[in-house]
Amino acid sequence: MEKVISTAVIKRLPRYYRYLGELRKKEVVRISSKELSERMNVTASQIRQDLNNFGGFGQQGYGYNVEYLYTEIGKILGLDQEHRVVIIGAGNLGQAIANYADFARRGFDITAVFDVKPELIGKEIGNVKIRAMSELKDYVTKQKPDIAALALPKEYAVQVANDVVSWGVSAIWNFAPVELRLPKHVVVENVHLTESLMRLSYNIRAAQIKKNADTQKNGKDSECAATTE
Amino acid sequence: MEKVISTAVIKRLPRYYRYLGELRKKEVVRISSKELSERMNVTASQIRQDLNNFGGFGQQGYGYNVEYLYTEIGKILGLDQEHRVVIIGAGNLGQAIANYADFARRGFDITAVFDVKPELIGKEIGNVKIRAMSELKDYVTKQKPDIAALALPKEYAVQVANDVVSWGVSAIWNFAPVELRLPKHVVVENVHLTESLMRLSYNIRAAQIKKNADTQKNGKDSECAATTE
DNA sequence: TAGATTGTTAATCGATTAACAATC
DNA sequence: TAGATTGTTAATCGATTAACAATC
Repeated sequence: MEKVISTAVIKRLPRYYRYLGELRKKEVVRISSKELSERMNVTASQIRQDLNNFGGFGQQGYGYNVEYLYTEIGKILGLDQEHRVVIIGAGNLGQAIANYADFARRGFDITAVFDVKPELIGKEIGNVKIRAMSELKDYVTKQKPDIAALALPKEYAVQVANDVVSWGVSAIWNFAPVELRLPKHVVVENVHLTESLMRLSYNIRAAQIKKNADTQKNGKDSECAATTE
Repeated sequence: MEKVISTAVIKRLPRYYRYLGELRKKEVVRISSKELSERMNVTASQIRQDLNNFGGFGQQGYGYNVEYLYTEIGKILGLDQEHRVVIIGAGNLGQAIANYADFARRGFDITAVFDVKPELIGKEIGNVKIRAMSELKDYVTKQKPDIAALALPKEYAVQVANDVVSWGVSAIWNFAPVELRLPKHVVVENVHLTESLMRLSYNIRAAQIKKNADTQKNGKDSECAATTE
């Protein structure tokens, strides 16, 4: 129950979950690791290994019951718990998060949104009113939200992160492009959009180089180059 | 020049780049892999291995020149190229992307934004006007943007992705929670916010379980459990 | 019972870390 | 020259894949 699961496994679980959710909607009752693997572009072996980190959810000769597996993975991911989220920063990104219905559906309740800009305060987004940053300490201390989403400029993110942690928050969803240095007990999930875009850029260039090499048609040479240099 | 680089390496490059950018701003001239590793929480060996996939950027006995290494990693990531980006979907998320100044600074130019909603069309965001979706085909065909960012509901994302690819786009930055099935030559980078939030949720629960185990103070037992089950 | 498919162990593959000779 | 630190090879570690006995 306490074995440390590798991040590689944890990254795949939400994908399994999403896909099982789709099957479930289509009222598919059972699925084998082989079928699942074909549709999801992973190996059947990997799926079975991943799941068996958490227990045996299948049945020999049958496969997996879609509904059951979906529910169980949901529990593993903690989606059977309610999570109260405060969003700090009500710019476009903060508002996008606040309005994203998918989150509410998964048990993440946006309970408050904060910003410094006077013209934003009082404005209704999602189904909460934007509050002044000056109220943040009081709110966090009293309401003890589960997650703080940081959607503010990186100049303020470090300080605000330290603050909310000192006021009792132990999970941070960080959209600011900085590395937060927080106590070990605090869980941090980063969404670094600039890094994502850079990876895309890298892959664009890599594809261009590949394409050029291919069109030059020195077939054997280019294959060679691919393996040696 | 054509060796395939593992995704693990490519994920780290933007972090190195960001960090070197900070050092550069502080006018730090040189840095060793050891110093860098301490601040970035990776091993010195890994940094050297990663960099040497692309060439020798350092000097024995000295380390790395910050400015030079920053520039070279930028080139590797393709940040010396201009990238013209169209954003499809001008909801909060699309607007957040359009307004995010960091991207422009890195050579990603938002050249157009599209949406279906009549009330949004014509509105100015970033420094472009929102256009009608009906103009998308014409625009893409003529302007040949480098990247299409999909910030629209998942119901439409698959179709729009197929469309823009058929019109010549070969790089997609996908924010919709679907797996896009596109021709091999198309580069896709996904930003799946719901999955990110689920990983956070998993880690929250894992931390809770750990905490409970710790407070129960059966020190030896819990250590045992951690390794065996 | 025979066929199918899991759970799990063993083999392989790849990524990370350690070590050290090269060299600035 | 001596000290420092890289580039690179070798060792280790972990994750993925393959194989198969268990069993529904």
